[in-house]
Amino acid sequence: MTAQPPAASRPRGRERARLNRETVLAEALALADADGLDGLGMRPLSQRLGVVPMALYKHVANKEDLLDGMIDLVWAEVEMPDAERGWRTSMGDRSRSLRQALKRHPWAIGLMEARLRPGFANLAQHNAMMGCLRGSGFSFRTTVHVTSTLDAFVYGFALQERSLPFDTAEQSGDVAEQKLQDAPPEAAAAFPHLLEVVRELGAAGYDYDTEFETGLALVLDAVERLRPEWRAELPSP
Amino acid sequence: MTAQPPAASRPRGRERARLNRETVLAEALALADADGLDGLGMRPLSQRLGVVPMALYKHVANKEDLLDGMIDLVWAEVEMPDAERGWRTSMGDRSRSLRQALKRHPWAIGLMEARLRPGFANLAQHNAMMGCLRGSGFSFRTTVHVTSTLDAFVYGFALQERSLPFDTAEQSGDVAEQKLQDAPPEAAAAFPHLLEVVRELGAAGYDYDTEFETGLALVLDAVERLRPEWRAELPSP
DNA sequence: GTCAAAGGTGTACGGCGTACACCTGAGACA
DNA sequence: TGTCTCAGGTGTACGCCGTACACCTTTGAC
Repeated sequence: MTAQPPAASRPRGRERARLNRETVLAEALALADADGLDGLGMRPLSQRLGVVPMALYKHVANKEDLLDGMIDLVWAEVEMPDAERGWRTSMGDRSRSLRQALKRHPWAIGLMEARLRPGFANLAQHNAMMGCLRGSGFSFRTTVHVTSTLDAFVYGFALQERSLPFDTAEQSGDVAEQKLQDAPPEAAAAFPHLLEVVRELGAAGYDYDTEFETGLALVLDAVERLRPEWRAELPSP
Repeated sequence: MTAQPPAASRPRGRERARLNRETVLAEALALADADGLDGLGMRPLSQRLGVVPMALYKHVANKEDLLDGMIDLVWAEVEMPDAERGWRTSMGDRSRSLRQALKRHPWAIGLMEARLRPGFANLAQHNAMMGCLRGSGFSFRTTVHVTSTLDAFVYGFALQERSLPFDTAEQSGDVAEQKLQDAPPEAAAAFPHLLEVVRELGAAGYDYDTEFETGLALVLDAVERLRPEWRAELPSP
């Protein structure tokens, strides 16, 4: 066998382990997390890996393929639903898990559902979702309704969460105050209700976590309540 | 007054009306609708307007500013809620209207909420939203819950709708069949529940409109049911 | 020891957003 | 009517981007 050089096991200097798809994808994920989708370029990525840009193309077909792989890594982070634990807790936990993943990787939000070639983790995740609901007695049609509505809520929430420029309830107050000062005075007069909300949010703070739980409970409650009706395969109203 | 040349009133050849911000934004919207966000470049846009690329920068500060303006045009297409018509129909119609706008301009979905400088139509829209709910007796806190959840649903639904590669129920069948044939045979065995859904959707067809209405009714029902509770400003569960 | 295949390199091309200096023509005012 | 000003349009150029293509190097099987 070839002797391993005793020096660095980590890639550095003249010695560097051969690249493979996994390390390229992992590094790309880290880069996107750090610098956003705009910062994710073949050149910066290759530099992080200590390699020339074109070397990446030995491991990914093109940038689209790179994104496909990255998205499937994100899917792999999402907890799989499991009918054994009951559809409600299972779906709730999966939704929370999906939101957390989208929070860790905000650049992924628009892309999770948009892949032309869904990866393995993506397929596995959706398969488990269908299995959980079908296994819990939901009709085929109902299963589609529920996944559609629940996912819509989580995606949409993550989208809003990404947009607002604060992370904690305390920060939200500062941001609101700043916005109020930035806004031209005529805007305040023109949009009184908006002004009220910004004021109140600034005072009371805005907590994404409880906001998410509230909405999630709302949707799950509604599903629970409508379940027997949907079991009977009623046509939608 | 200066005599207008009798020839073309439309810009062409050597004669061309002076550009202004509105026409630039409108043409950019049309270009994005036609070719997507990727097709929206300063060079292609300028060519459509019969002008050199740099000319655009006399009317928009940069591409970000261009996008800001385009997004506000989309907001302007969204029907404003109005407390007079009752919160439920008003919110329902606004949600439908928002979905339609996002369907006309799929490129806008990730951007509507992400603007650092919200435009006038955007502010007006949200102001009307708050006004409608507050005016219908919802507490401040509840108003935030409802807008957050409802918007999340609409954005998320639009996102899913954009992703799936068919528009009509009939097409959905063909697409499903195609997907089944493309998929490697081991995938079918590994994901039985997913397979079932694709099969059933292929057979029964999938209609976005009724799917949207179902989810929307679900959320609105839940809001209606919880309204008295939320009026009392209960803390979230 | 030989050799094919896989992995990494270097160069180059067309497209992007846009900074900067320049030219032009329309409208204001004498 | 002649002049001036300055908003609007132009041309050139720079540094990014993704990636095609030809080339070299290393690896592992035989």
